[in-house]
This record gives sequence, C-alpha cells and structure tokens, in this order.
Amino acid sequence: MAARDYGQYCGVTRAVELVGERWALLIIRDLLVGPRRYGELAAGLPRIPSNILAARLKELQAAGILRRVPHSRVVIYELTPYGHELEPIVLALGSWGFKAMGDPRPEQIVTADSMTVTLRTAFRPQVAAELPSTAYATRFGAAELLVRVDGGALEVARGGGPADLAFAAGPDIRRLISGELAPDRAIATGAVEVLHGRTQLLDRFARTFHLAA
Amino acid sequence: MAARDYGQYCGVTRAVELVGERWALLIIRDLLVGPRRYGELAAGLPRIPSNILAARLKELQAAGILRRVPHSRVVIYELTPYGHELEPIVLALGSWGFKAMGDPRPEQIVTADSMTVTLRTAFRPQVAAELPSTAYATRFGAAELLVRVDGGALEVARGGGPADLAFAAGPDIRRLISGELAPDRAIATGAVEVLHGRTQLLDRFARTFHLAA
DNA sequence: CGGGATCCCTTAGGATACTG
DNA sequence: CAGTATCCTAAGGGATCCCG
Repeated sequence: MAARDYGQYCGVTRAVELVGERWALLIIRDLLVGPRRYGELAAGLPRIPSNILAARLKELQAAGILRRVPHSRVVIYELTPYGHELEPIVLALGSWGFKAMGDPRPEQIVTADSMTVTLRTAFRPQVAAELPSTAYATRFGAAELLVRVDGGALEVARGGGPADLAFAAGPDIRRLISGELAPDRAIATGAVEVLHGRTQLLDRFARTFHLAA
Repeated sequence: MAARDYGQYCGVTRAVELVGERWALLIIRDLLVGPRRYGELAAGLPRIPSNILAARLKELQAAGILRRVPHSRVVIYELTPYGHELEPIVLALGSWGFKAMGDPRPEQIVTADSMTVTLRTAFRPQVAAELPSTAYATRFGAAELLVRVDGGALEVARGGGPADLAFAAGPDIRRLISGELAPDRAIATGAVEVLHGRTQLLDRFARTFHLAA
C-alpha cells in the first residue's frame, strides 16, 4: 500500500511517500474543489493514463486521504478530513509555483478545477470585504466559471450564469493577477475580452484576486 | 530542464513539476537546515543513488531553487531566496505527515537534518517564550543535536555540548511530541533515557515541542 | 456509458562501479 | 570528495479492451 519509501522516519518523508507520487497532488487539487467521479477526474487530468488514475485513487484511499463512495450506479471520490488538511499546503504550492509559471506553451491547458483553485489561492478576503458584492462570469481557455464574491466570501461554480461582469481571458490573465498588467491595458491589448458589463469591474476583479509574481 | 510536465497551466502543476520529482523535497528539506556539500547531502539521504542526487541538484539549480557555490576545493549547495520560500510548505508537509507516521520500521533511520526540521516544525515559540532558556543535548537514533531554546527563539546545531538536559530517545519520541506519552511515563518505560540533568526538564521539552497526532 | 483492467513499450530511478 | 558511467528493474505513458 505504501508507495516506494525513502527509509527515513520523518514527517516530511512520510508526507511525500503519501502524496509525492506523480499525479497524486493534482488529483487532490481537483478533489479540493468538490467530490468528483472517476470520469470527471480523468477529464480534468487529460494526460493521466487510466491505470495510473485507478492506482492513485486506491493508494490515496488506503492512505486515508480520500474515500470511495458508491452512489446508485455511480462512484464518487471525496477527500476525507485528513485529505482536506492538505488544502493550505496545496494552495501554498500554487502560490509558490505561480511565480515560476512563465508563459503557457501551446499544449498547456487550463481546467475548471485548476482555475478554481488558482482563484481561491489568489483571493484576498480582506480586500473583497471592502468592495461591493460582485458576480463574474469568466472563461479561461475552455474553463467557464461563475465567480461570486460576497463580502469576504468566495464561491466558484462551474458553468455560466448572470453576472455583473462577463469576460474571457487568454494566458495573460496571469499578468493581470500578478499586477504586471493593468486592467485597462489588459482590455486594450485584447488579453481580456469583456463580453458584458462595465469594464471598470475588471479593476475590482484584479484587486480581489492577486498573487505575487 | 523542466522535468516531465503535466500539460496544465496552473501554479500547483508548476510547483509539482519543479519539486515533485522523487527525492527533490528531501534535498530541499536538508538544505533548509543550512548549506550542504554533495557528500553531506548523500550522507543525509543514504538511499539516494548518486546519479539521482546529481540529476536533482542540476534540475533544482536550473529551476532557480538552489545555487551551486564552488568554494576552494569543495562545492557548496545552498537554497536561493526562491527555494527558501518553500520552508513553510515543507514544515506544513512535515506536520501533516507526522500524523501518519506510525511506528518506525527497522530499516527506517533518523538523520540530523530531518530531526532538525521536525523540531522546527514542532517548536511553539509562544509557549517557549514563557519558559526559562534551556539547552538540550539530544540523541535520536544516530542523530546528535544540541537544541537551544531562548525565549521564542530556537537554535538547533549538530553535535553535542553543554546542556541543562541530556537525553537519548528511541522511536517513541513521536508519542512524546504528540502528547500521547507523558514525559514521566517516557522515562519510566525507557522510551527516553536521561543521561544528565533534572528529569523534570523533559516536561519542559515536551511543552516546547508539540505536534498534533 | 461510466469505471475501470490489460497490453506493450518507454523512461525514470535503483544498484554498483568507476573516474578526475 | 564530487561526481559519471553502466546496467537493470519497475513505474509511468498510450492505446485498447472489458464488464456491469
């Protein structure tokens, strides 16, 4: 059950034995957004081989990190409380890795769950608390998300819906979130295309979601 | 330079591409304690093949996480500021993994650097600040450490030295740190052998260093 | 059709020996 | 001491197939 071990008696070592295998943390990242079915996980991780996904799910289940819940006809995977304790670590990794992202290569994709986690990472509750409640309908690559900011609370759902601001963003969304690209410049250069709503609301978005470069 | 990639444009993904390869986080863990030479790293990671250590050092250097500093005759590896930003993440992983450690298997060892990181993780500055300054000379397995607690500050050095309390601990040190094993019980059962100093000081140690089970 | 299992091949990683 | 070089095993990638 325990993957390849390192022969050391140490908490860090144990952690990487449990979640350090290839793909494991990305599965956990997606499950942090919500319970998922096998096919949903596979769709969110297009390049994971099916046998690896199945193997990881078994290992993570044996480690007490996730649970396999058979519903009628379908199977749901969800994090256990112990698995949920990884949330701050995964978000911190996202914040740290954000700085090394550079520009996307053509084959790199943006998935709904990864973008949701990014938004959670970048969310600044204390800033949001001082701004009016706002709903954003966003599209990043193929990922459509409905982002609701209400006081210091953030809610991200897949799909669209009514919103104060609807926009589609290309890869330069990274520079917008890092502050390297000002909101008005982002619109001017076409990095962000506003589909509906006042363009000034993009500035509110950029203040609400920020990550250091 | 970039290791196997995942094809996703996401901070978490980038992070695991940079530090998710086998052994990488353990190398970083040891470098968090201080700059190390190639041989020191190899000694602290007894089961890492030499070619893998060399490969990881190159990859981590290319990623801007560590620096190769040639001194006269010897080469020193040290974390860059970007690499140092991983410290809270590594400590959090250690704290999370601590809960899944269980009892050590016979082949598992404790190294000086891993134990140093564990002590840093378990250190409670706010508790220590209310206790008198204390020096502990400790031995965990083969790892000898001199632990100085002064107010809210912690300093851990390899080797021995004068101390208020000297003790050697077996694997049950984990239960002492988690609070499952009371200090006096630890001494009574032989889990901790006090070599010098007042045995009551072990209680102070246990209050200063604590991790949830 | 969702949820996997099986196949074959490639490549990272383990063990050990060797070199500047 | 600080790494290469080599050889081999086992994990991972990719496609396909299977079963309820």
